[in-house]
Amino acid sequence: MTTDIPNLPSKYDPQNTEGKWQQTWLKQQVFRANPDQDGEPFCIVIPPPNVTGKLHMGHAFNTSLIDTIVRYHRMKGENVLCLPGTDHASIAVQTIVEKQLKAEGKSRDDLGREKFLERAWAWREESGGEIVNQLKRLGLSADWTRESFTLDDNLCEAVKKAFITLYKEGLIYRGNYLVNWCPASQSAVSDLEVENKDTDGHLWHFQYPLTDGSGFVEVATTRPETMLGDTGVAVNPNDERYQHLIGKTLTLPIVGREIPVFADDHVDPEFGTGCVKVTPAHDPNDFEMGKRHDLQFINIMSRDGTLNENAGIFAGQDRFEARKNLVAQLKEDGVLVKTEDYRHSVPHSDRGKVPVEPLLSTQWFVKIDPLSEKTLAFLDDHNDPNYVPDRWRKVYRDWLVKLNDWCISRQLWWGHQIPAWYVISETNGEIQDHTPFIVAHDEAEAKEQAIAAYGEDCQLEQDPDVLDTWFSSGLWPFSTLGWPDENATDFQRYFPNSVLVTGFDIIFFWVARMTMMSSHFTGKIPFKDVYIHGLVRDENGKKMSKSANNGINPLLMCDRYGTDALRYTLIREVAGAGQDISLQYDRVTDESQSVEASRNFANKLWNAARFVMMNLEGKTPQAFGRPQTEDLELGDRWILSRLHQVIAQTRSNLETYALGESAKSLYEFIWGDFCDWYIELAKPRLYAKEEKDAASRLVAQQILAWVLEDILKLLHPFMPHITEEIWQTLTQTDSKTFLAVQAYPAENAALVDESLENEFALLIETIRVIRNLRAEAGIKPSSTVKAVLQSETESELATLRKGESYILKSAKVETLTLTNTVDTELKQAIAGVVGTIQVLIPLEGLVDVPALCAKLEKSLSKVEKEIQSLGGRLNNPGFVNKAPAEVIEGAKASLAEAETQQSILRERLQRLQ
RNA sequence: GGGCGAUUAGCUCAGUGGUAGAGCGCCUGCCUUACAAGCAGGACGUCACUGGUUCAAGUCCAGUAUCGCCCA
Repeated sequence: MTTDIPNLPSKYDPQNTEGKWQQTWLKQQVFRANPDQDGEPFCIVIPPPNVTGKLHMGHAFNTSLIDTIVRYHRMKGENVLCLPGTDHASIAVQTIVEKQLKAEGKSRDDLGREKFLERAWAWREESGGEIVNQLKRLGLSADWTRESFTLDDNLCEAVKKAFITLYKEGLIYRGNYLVNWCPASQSAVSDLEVENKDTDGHLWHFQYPLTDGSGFVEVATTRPETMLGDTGVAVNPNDERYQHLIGKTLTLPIVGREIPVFADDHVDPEFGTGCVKVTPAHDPNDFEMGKRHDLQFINIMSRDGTLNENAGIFAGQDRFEARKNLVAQLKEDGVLVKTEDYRHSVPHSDRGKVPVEPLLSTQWFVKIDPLSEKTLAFLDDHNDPNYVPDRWRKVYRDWLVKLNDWCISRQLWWGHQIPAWYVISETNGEIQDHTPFIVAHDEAEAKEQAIAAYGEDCQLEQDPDVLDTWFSSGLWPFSTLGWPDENATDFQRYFPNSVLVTGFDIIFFWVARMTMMSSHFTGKIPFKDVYIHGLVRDENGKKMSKSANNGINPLLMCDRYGTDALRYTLIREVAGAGQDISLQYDRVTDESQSVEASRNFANKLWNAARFVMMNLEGKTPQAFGRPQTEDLELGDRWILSRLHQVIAQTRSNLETYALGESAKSLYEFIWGDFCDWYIELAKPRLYAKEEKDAASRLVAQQILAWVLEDILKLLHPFMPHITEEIWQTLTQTDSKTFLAVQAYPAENAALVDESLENEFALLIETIRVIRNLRAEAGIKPSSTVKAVLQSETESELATLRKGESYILKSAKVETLTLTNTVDTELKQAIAGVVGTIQVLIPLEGLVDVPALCAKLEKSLSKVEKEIQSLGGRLNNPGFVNKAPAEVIEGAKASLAEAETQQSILRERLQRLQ
């Protein structure tokens, strides 16, 4: 393999690499979890994407974070399970299939439930795998043998078990309540699936006459059509204007119904006229009032959003058409007082995008308080789960505290059909609100119980509705591990999960429901940590959404720049965890500067590796072995010190989910330290041909191989494909083992040497000053110069002596003079200063004196400003008395250095005049 | 109306009390045998505003403004 190294292309090609390793990892089952193996369990279940979905940037972001965490823990030697899967998405799939049917001129009722479900499954088989393949395309190192789907048999069992248990415990009930009705999907939806939107509407005022003929009451409403269902008018008990009306009755216009005026604290006397029409069957507040005051509940609406027979002449009209017609009628009848423009909040269905209708209907509910209380206790008593960043804890808590019961039935077919059977023989063969029912595991069990209670001849029919998709998602962290079989191997080994990684937008939908379900059924919170990340915003900082059509296709980015580049970009940007990230993007060219920068980083690594491998004489890092400590020169010790600092930083950042930080520090180390400095300094040692240089060359080879291999390991969780590709070539394993399962580098504190790093930093600064002087004097990069470095500080001179060869090489210096005395003869020289070192480059007759003076003046004024500021601080008794000793010492040292620089610069300027 | 977050270089963002940083973009010079997807050098900041705490504030506190998100 190594013989090919000189022929490796000079540009890294992700297309030839990524698919290859994805397939190999999969084929070799590198990521298959083995519960029998040793190691601390580490388990993540991925947030199951909607099976109808296509990969969007949010998935790519979430997946990148998860996979980086998972790969890190795997390399740490933990027993890792990353469990993937998809969610059946009741409403979304149902909508798609119904759309298909509509195109064929059919409806779901034409087909019948069984045929409809066949269609739905067929559709799922056909397109359901797409998103899974896309997750694989991102390099997700999941155990695909454990891939789950919320409609898998074992997960259906879990749902049934959960439902039946909750029912038996009295925590699931069936009842006639006001629900959010979505006329578009013709189903109830939960509170969470309702979005309040500010909408321009009107406030209509009209008069209801007192039945005794003594006058009128004026009411105001934004939904006039509901007056057809009014069964009362309420006023505030303290509202003096209306005391005389309480107890009287009104005659409802158009309808003619006699309705009472009553007092209720709930009424806001400031709103409208202070008289509120009450429609208990069509408004949540009115519903409560209706119960308090024993009003009639009159439903005026059908499930499709048209008015029903209770609406008299408006029966059969759509709700919005009826509104217009009704207002016209009221106007004609002379009871319409006025119409005001009015902006107000209107609840809309998330999915159907139409205003929801509060509708009285019989549905299944989960009694939430017993569940949320248990979950709150975990949070308050044990900070369980632990939120990262912590501020989401409060969001989660506030939500749990004010929850209403959860409406879980949906008038749909695709999903988990409710395991309840109605004894329809008791109610004329129909399911009615009061039809008795039996909750059971299956029809046979239901039948058995029914016969016992209602006799041989009873007839059963299963509830046609399905459960809210989030009911099954709520079980995901444990149903996928084998629950309700609590002895299942995976459940025993991997539950609770280690961490949940998800976006803040589904804390309520998903996280809270999982913690409630899990604390109830398993007695545990299903994950130790919850790592919450932000959203990916578009190039203008706007939320990406289908409706805004501003999505950026992650696969396009993968194709163009490589998956590793996309992953790295997303992770690097996440530094302030929990914050949204914006992705730079050009919609005309489909180019992204930020992903391109990561692509360039990958290419830099590729070429650094290529360089190293070209110089290893075909040997592997293992074959080279590690050098003896006493053979290391300054640069070697420096890069090892830097390496081990970075190892420590990376590990600690990954442990605390500071993924962006870790990505950035690796970038700086690889590009800034290893490529820009170590490789450059190693070149003369590698190219030296003489026998006496052989030892130094060997050490350079050993260090290059060692550091490169550690770099590959460190970077693997972030950029898995390119690192695996290089590592396989470097170590010549012929794919018998994988970088993905090598041990993550561990810090060796003995190799870290801060003072050595400081010395090296001084050398780097010196080289930079010389380069800067050369560039400003217009000296050709190819020509060499003479340089004089003068310092009265012995430690600086010692460092310069140690680094002499580096200065010669990196600054293109042919002769270097190190001295502690100023050469008074040397007038024609360009000059600079670093530390207390005077840097001089003699240039007979070539010095642009005015330009150099200007430059030195500028440096001088900067130094003098610094002296002033430091001097001010040190003369301030407050500072000297109160600041910590090391800060004072630091300031003194800086002042001394600045003063030396000042005298050097002044002297130099004097000489030039 | 309640809550949360953001405001630092032209852009995207780091920076948990001790003299302001990175990448991209920009300017100058280089095809130096790993890399032009590169190398070297350079310019660019009243850290949104007003107060306060402190010897010391981009950083802590209070308020203001603008933008964004969540909940009602």
